[in-house]
Amino acid sequence: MKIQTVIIDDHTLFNDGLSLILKESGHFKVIEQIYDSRQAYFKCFSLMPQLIMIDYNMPYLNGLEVVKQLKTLKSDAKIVIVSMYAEKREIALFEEVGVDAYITKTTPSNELIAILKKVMQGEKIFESSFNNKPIIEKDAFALKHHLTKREIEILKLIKKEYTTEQIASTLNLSYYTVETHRKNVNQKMKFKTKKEFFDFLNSID
Amino acid sequence: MKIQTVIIDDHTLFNDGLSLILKESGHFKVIEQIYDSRQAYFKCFSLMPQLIMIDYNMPYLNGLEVVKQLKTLKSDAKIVIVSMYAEKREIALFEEVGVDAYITKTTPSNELIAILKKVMQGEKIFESSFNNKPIIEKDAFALKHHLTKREIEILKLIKKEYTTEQIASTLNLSYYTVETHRKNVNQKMKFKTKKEFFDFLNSID
DNA sequence: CAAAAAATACCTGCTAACAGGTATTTTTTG
DNA sequence: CAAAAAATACCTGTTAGCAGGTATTTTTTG
Repeated sequence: MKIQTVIIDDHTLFNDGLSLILKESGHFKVIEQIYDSRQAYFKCFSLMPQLIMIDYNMPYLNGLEVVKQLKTLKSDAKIVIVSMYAEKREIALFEEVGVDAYITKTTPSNELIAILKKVMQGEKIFESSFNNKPIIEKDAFALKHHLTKREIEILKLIKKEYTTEQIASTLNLSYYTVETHRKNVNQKMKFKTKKEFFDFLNSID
Repeated sequence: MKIQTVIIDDHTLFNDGLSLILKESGHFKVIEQIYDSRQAYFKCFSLMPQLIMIDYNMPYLNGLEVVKQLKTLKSDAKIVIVSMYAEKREIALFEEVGVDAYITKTTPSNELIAILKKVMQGEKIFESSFNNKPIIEKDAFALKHHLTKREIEILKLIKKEYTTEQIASTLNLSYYTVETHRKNVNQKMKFKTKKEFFDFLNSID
């Protein structure tokens, strides 16, 4: 009667710890711990679990890519994303691809179990009343993992009201290079308005 | 031995009230209460007070203009601005023209006396540890006294990320008209950076 | 080491914003 | 009512930002 669960997380310690938490609750049986995202698809294909818990930040394939693969399985397994961060845009992305819940790694274990139970009953859980970390517009720290060092360096100068030209001369770069970095950031972040951009700038350092 | 003081404020009640406060303290003698800013210059010219307290918001001449006039007097009178608001940019303007202190009308009277005593000893007081109202980047309400209704209306739309073109069609105005309003706002506010402008936008409604 | 990621650089074209003007009409107000 | 303030409108020229590309070099990393 226990829920057949698979955990996909490259952080071995966390994966193991989560496994124990689920086991101890008495409601879940972890039938497989996957540490390499590239193995997720075929292992789930053969095991056909009822619940799949996926870390967001992983090498090779990130959580989103794994989800997209798993969604082709045509199983009715519930999928729960476990992320370090609660970043609104990110959550929206996962909602779009049909994930059942999105929780942060700061969630207490007893709450986690409660959430998972609800998920197994068909509930979708994205909004945080349960999450320690409030869901925010932009999690600057989270984004440091999406943006490169150079990009952040340039953003900090933009925050200081430097023009592209001034940034270029400050960092001894070509004007074009700085523009490219700015462009790349905009593509990654998909800022819809200048306000979003400025709010984001304010959130970094 | 009492400090010869002049109060310049069109709000009669406040002017009188302030006068009493100063009198009651025992350290100040209010030798003249001026209710019309246009009389400030010549009255101070003849009376040569040691301390001049000036309201910021007045008809005919605002506090800044009065100060500029008085500064040509070549007296060493201390000048204290009493304002309804604590708006950083405004304070900076007064600092520039050599005012000795800038306080808000929410300052308790005992604190006011303490401040005035310090001022008479040569201290300059602009930062608020004493002010109830914290000094803020932009006091939207304060600025509504500088900006017109139309200008504020347009600013609110700018805040909503409307382009000049969109504002024009929303308000049934010419593109040029909206640009003129924007230009006038910029001239009045003298925003040095976009950040300043956005911070200001955030402070309105 | 080989592939991926990051950083570098250049080019074109478009557009919103802005600063500099001028100028008329409408509304407010002393 | 007359003057001041506010609102309207038009014109020109500049520029920063940005979106669309392409492409090479350097660094990181599995």
